[in-house]
Amino acid sequence: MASRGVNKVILVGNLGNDPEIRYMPSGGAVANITIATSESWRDKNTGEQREKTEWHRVALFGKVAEVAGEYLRKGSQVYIEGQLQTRKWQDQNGQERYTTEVVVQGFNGTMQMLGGRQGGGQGMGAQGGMGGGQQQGNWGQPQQPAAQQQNNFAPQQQSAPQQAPAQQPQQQYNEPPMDFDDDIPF
Amino acid sequence: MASRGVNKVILVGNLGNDPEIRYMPSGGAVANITIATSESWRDKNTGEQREKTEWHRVALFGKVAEVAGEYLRKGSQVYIEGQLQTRKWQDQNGQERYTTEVVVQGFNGTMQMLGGRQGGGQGMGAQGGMGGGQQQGNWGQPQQPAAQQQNNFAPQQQSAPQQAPAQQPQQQYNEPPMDFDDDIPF
Amino acid sequence: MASRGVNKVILVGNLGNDPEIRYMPSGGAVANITIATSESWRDKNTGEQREKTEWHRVALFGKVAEVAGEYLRKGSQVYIEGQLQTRKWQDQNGQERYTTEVVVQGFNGTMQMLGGRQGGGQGMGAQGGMGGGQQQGNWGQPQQPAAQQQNNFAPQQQSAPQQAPAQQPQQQYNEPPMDFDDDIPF
Amino acid sequence: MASRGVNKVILVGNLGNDPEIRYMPSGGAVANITIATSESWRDKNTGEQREKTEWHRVALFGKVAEVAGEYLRKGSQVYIEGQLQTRKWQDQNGQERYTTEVVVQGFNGTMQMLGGRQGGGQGMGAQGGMGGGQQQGNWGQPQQPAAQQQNNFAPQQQSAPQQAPAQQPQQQYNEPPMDFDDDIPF
DNA sequence: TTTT
DNA sequence: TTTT
Repeated sequence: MASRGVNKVILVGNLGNDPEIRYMPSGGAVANITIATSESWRDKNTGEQREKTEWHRVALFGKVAEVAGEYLRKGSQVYIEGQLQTRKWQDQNGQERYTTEVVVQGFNGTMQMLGGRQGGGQGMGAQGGMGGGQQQGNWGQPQQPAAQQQNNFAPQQQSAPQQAPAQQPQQQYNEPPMDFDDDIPF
Repeated sequence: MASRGVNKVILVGNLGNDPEIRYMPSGGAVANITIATSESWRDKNTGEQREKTEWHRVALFGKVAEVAGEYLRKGSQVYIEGQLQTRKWQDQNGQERYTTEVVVQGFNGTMQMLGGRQGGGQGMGAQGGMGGGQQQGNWGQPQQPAAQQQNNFAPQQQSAPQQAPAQQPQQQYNEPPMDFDDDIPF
Repeated sequence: MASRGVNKVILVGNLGNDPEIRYMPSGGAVANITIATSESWRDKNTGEQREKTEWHRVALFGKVAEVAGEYLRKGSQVYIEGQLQTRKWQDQNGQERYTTEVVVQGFNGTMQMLGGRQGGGQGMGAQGGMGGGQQQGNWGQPQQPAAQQQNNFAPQQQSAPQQAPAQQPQQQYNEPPMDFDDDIPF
Repeated sequence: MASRGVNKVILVGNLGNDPEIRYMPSGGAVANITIATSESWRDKNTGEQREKTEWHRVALFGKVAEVAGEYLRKGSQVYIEGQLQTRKWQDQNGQERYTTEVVVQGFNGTMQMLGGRQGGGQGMGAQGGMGGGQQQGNWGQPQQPAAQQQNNFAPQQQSAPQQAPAQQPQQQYNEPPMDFDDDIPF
């Protein structure tokens, strides 16, 4: 708690792929999704219609990650509220690189599933929170070993401040199988 | 928790008056403030410069209310994030009336003091939370009795859902998640 | 334009009814919709599940109003970005009353249709704008005459500042629209 | 314009440095600033107070860039509303790299100066706008040559969709001193 | 009055 | 690199 300043991102868009779920040693879930937003306009010069799609990396933590894993799919439309976070990592050549993501975590973010047709999911809303519980996964057993292998060079160290777990447990979130598609948009 | 939909208000403006603080029987603080935002534009027809000020009623609950009461003053500039809420009350003639306010409460809102000169307050940020603590008063002992008198017909009865009492203990969040994606494009 | 302060509202919810469209003398469209957002939580005392729905009055102006009238229906899910505005009016007894609405107008707001099933509309996005165009109606020919009749006591006087017409000029927006809803609940 | 989805960032923080202003061949201004937001919390494990600062790259275009260049300084507190945008560039080794920025441009963004002490600026608000106008410089004559040199490998080429130039030129930015003496409407 |  |  206690923040000096405001750091807020609001996105409404569709997933470019199924979520990728991982579990931290503690059992907390992490979901990575990419969301597309786009704008179209008429080019002042050529007069032709143009469109530009922006892809956003979103990382969800805790309960909201579990919900994402269970209900979101490629194409799902979501409302995301989170924070901008840039993390440093080393590429294969040992070079420092930076990646900026929208982090949805604890009480600083929310995810709302929209529509109800486009991804299997349906009208589920979920606020962040590490409420967790069922330690049904762990760091040593990633679900996408292949993908995992090639990038053990992106540290991550997610040490952001945490909000209260809010008591509110109950909710059952069975872990989703995974599924990669990647003709990833970036 | 669990919300279907999004209900969010963001204001940056200055207080029209000192905050009015009250305490609920439970000891929880409630602060009422009014915030001005304004826009100026040139009138298309007359060509003259015009300005319009909008006044917003804001009700803060819990810890954030205490902070407001202690640090905010008439003229203070603040950032407010809260929810729209319309409550019904009866006027002197027994007629039903409605008042819409921006409610800052629990983890659904925040208040950030801006600037640092205009009101005594200084760079204090505070997230909502009914965390309460110091039962230093109660509903019957308002700090602004005068103001009180004239509107005892506005019940208030804030029965909105309460967020987790903040306590916020245990939870382990400091884990290094991991290698997100691979030779990620950004 | 020039604004001191920030006045922003973001809503995601469903329409409680079909939009009510009206036209100002200038031909500019005005759409009124009501949007529901809700929260559910477990009562700390009784332990039972509770839910609370908040209803929001939203007034859209110009092109975005036309889009709303054409594509939105009762039940449609929308993303709304607008400004809080409180207007004064006189009730039947000549008493001053106030109504707070979310105004979507010009470049200060947007409306995005979500989902794609619940209202006929599909994936249409629209930013406010003075664009006008198809003068397909006028003040004297409201589409919801019934609703009209019963509430000629809510003046409205929509005199908010207008953003630069951005090319698309013509449109006259300073007209007092009119009688919105009836014995409106707020 | 027409956008499918929502892409919005809201920041309130302080500048880490004076703005860097450049001019495009067209004469349009571009200002780059970095904004700090921070959060502090008590570490669950060690019990000690911790703080984390997040730095945000912000690129402002057009009139709002000119205002930033004129009034913002290192330390200035600002409210920023813009869009997330990731652009690709080549580093010295010809490697593709990506940088994510918050873009404030046209009617999709705003900048509000806050406080009034920390940077010389005072209560200035400015909405984006490619309004151009005063061709007072060009891409080849940056105001911060030093800073320029070290990163000429970051192309920039801002080819995002441009909003309607809106005509709205000149704009007067002198502040109407505000004064809150309650003729408050409620 | 919506939605789940 | 800011701010408190």
